[in-house]
Amino acid sequence: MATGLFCCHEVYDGAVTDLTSTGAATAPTKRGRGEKSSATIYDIAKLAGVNPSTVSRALSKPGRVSAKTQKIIEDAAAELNYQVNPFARALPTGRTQTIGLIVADITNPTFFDIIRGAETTGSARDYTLVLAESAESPETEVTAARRLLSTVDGLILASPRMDDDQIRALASDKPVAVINREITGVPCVVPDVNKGISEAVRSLAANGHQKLAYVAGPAQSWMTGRRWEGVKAAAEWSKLSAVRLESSKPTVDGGRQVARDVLESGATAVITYNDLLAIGLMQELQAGGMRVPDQISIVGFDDIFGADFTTPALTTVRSPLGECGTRAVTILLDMLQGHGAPSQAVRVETELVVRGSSGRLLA
Amino acid sequence: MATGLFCCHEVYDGAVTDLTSTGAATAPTKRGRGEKSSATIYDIAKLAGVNPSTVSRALSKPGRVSAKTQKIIEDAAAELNYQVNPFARALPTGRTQTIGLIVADITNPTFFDIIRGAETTGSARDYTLVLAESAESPETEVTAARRLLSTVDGLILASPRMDDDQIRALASDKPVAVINREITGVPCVVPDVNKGISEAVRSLAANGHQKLAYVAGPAQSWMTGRRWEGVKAAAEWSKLSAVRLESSKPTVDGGRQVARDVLESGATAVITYNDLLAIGLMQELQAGGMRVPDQISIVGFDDIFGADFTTPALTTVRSPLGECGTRAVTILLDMLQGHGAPSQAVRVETELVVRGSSGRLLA
DNA sequence: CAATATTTGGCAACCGGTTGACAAAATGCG
DNA sequence: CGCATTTTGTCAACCGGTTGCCAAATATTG
Repeated sequence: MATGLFCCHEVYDGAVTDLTSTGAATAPTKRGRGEKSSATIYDIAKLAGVNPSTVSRALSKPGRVSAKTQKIIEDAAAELNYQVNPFARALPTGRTQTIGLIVADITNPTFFDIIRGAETTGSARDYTLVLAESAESPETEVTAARRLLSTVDGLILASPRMDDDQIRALASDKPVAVINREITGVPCVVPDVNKGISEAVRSLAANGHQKLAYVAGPAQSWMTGRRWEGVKAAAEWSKLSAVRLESSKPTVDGGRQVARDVLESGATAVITYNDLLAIGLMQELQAGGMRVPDQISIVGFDDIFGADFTTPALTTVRSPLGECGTRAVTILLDMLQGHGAPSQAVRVETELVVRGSSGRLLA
Repeated sequence: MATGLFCCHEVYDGAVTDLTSTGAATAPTKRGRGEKSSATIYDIAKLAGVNPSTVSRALSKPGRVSAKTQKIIEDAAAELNYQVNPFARALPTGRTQTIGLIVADITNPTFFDIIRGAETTGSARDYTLVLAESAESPETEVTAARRLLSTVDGLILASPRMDDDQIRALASDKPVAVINREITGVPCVVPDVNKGISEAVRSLAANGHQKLAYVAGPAQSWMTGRRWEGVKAAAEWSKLSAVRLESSKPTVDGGRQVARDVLESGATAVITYNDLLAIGLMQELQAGGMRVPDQISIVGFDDIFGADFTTPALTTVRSPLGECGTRAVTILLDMLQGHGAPSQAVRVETELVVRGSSGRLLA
C-alpha cells in the first residue's frame, strides 16, 4: 500500500527525467499497482518546450496563447495521448463536469426516460451523470443529496420526497433543478397535466361515462395532488362526478389492492396516479371478470415502458419525461455558465395516448 | 518541471503559516466564486491543536493515532461538520470511491435490475455508481470505458459489445468485472443458462411440442450464442427439432418482425433471446389471429419488468440480474482490497418462470 | 524610430488531502 | 535507572491541474 504510493512519486520523477534524456515516449509504464498510464501537462510542457501553465492555458483557455504555440502543444498532447486528470482539475476549480440525479426508485420505469434524457443531454455536453436513489425515503434522499452535492456541479431531483425548505437549502449551495414538482425559488420542470387530463376526461365523457374515480399516489408526492386537482376541475367542467380513492403504494400491487374500492365506488372510469397502478388495477378487475373497456375504462399516467404490453393496451396521459430530463440538465448547465435560472417553472405538455383500455361504456 | 513540483511545496508552506498566524476559524468564507462552505482538515487541525497530517491519519488510518487524539479530532470534525473533499483525496491516492457501470442501453429493462443491484451493493459499501451507456455500439462502448476508467476505481461491463482483447486491455489497467459474458482472464458473472433452458425445453416437450424455434439476438452478444447452444442441446436431449432464426434487433419491434419467419418455420414453440423479442412476437402473432399458448407457445428470457403485463403473461427463463450486479460489485471491491479475482467465472442460476404464454399444444 | 499598447508566456501560489521519513515521547526491559 | 523499543505526531514532498501577476516579446502608434 504505502509502497504503491511511493512508487508513483518516484515513477513520476523518473518518467520526467526519462523524457528529457530519451526521446521516445513510453506511455504505459509499470507501477506498483496503480498503473496510471496517463501523461500530465508537465510531460507535454517538456515535449513542447514550454511552461506547464502555458499548456494548461492552451488546453482550456481558447485564444489565450498564440496559434503557433497552441498547435505545438496540441500536437504534443496528441502524441502523448494526453487526458486531463479530472480530479486535479476539480481540486482548484471546484468544477467536476458531473451532474447528479436523484430518483426515488431506480427500478420504477417512470424514471427511466428521465434518466435517459438527462444522460444523453449531459454527455452531449461532456457532463457525466451520477445517479443515486432514495428508496422512496425522504431521509435517505436528503443524505444522498448532501453527499452527492459535494461532488457534482449541479443536482437534479426527480419527484423529490423531501420538503420544500430542504430543497431550497440544497439549492442555495449549488445549482439544483427539480422535476415533477413546483417549488418557488427553485428552477423546476413540471409537466402541465391539465391538457392531458382534460383530453382524458373529455374523451371519457364523450364515451358515456358519468362517474369517475381517481386513484391517488403517495401522500409525499406533490404530483398526486396536482393530478387530482386537474381531474376534479376537468370532471366539473364535463359535468362528471369525481371521487378520489387512496392507494397503498404506487405499484402494480397497489393497483390490485385498490380494485375493490374502485368497484365499490361505482365509477365506470378510472384515472390513476400512474401507469403501474393502472396496470395492477386492470389485472385485478379482469381477473374478477370485468371487461375492459366495455364495463370500465382505465386511464393511466406517464406512459411508461410496458404500458402497451397489456391487453388491452393501456390508455394513458403521457408526460414527456425524457424531455423533462433534458430540460433539467439544460437549465443546470445554463446556470453553471452564469445564466440565471428561469424565473418561472418550465412547463412541458402532456397528452392523452388513447389505446385500448378506455372507450365506450357498454354496460 | 522540477520547479513546477517545487512550487507546490512552497505554497503549501504558505498556507500552513497562514493558519498558524491567524487564530479564528471562520468556517464559511467567501471565495472567488465557488462558495464552498466545507471545512478542511486544516480547520480541524487548528481546532484540535494538532498537525493536519495527524487529522488525516485519525480520519483514515484507524489505529494510527492514539485513542485520545483520535477523539479530540473526531469531535472537532463533527463540530465543523467536516466532509472529506473526494477530489483532494483522489488526487494523490488515485482512489475515488466510485465504480463505473457500462450498459448497452439504459432504457433496456434487462439492465434495470443489474443497475439496481450494483447501486445498492455499492452504496452499502460507500461506493458511488457511475453509469454510462454505449448505445449498443462497440466503438462508443470502448470510448466510454476509457473515459470512465480514468475516474473510477473499478469498472463493470454488462453485456459488453466490444471484443475480448479490448476488455482484457481495460482489465490490465484497473479491476474490471464482466456480466453476461465469459472471457478468460477477466472476472465474469454469468447466468448458467442450462438449467433454465432445460426446464423450459422439457416443459415444452411434455406439452406435446415437437418443433422448436430459437429467435437469436444481436450477433455481438455473447449470450445469444450461449443460449442457442443450450437450446440445441436440450432439444436434442428431449428429442425435439430446433431451428435458429435471426432477429433484426433485440426489441419489441424486432420481435414483431420475426413473427413471419416463425410462422414459416412451422415451429409450435419458440424460445427467444430476450423478453422484448418474445413480447413483440406474441403481439404480432396474436394480431394475426394465433392463439397463445393453444397454437403456439412462447418462452422469453430474463424476466424483465413488464413480462407479466401481457395477456397471457409471459413464460420466461429468469436470470437473477440483480444478483449479477451485486456479485460484480462484490468482486470488484474484493479486488480493490487486494483479494485476487475469482479464477473461475461466477455462475448464477437461471430458472423457468411458467406463466401463461406456454402450455399444451391444442392444434 | 522611439514610445506606448497589446499579446504572450513564465513564475509561483494555490486547491485539500496522503504518506514516507524522522524525531519526540512513551513504554518495556534488564 | 539507563538503554532499547515502540508508539505517536510533525515535517515536507508530493498528486496534477488553474490562475493572478508580471515581464518579455510583439504590435501599434505618433
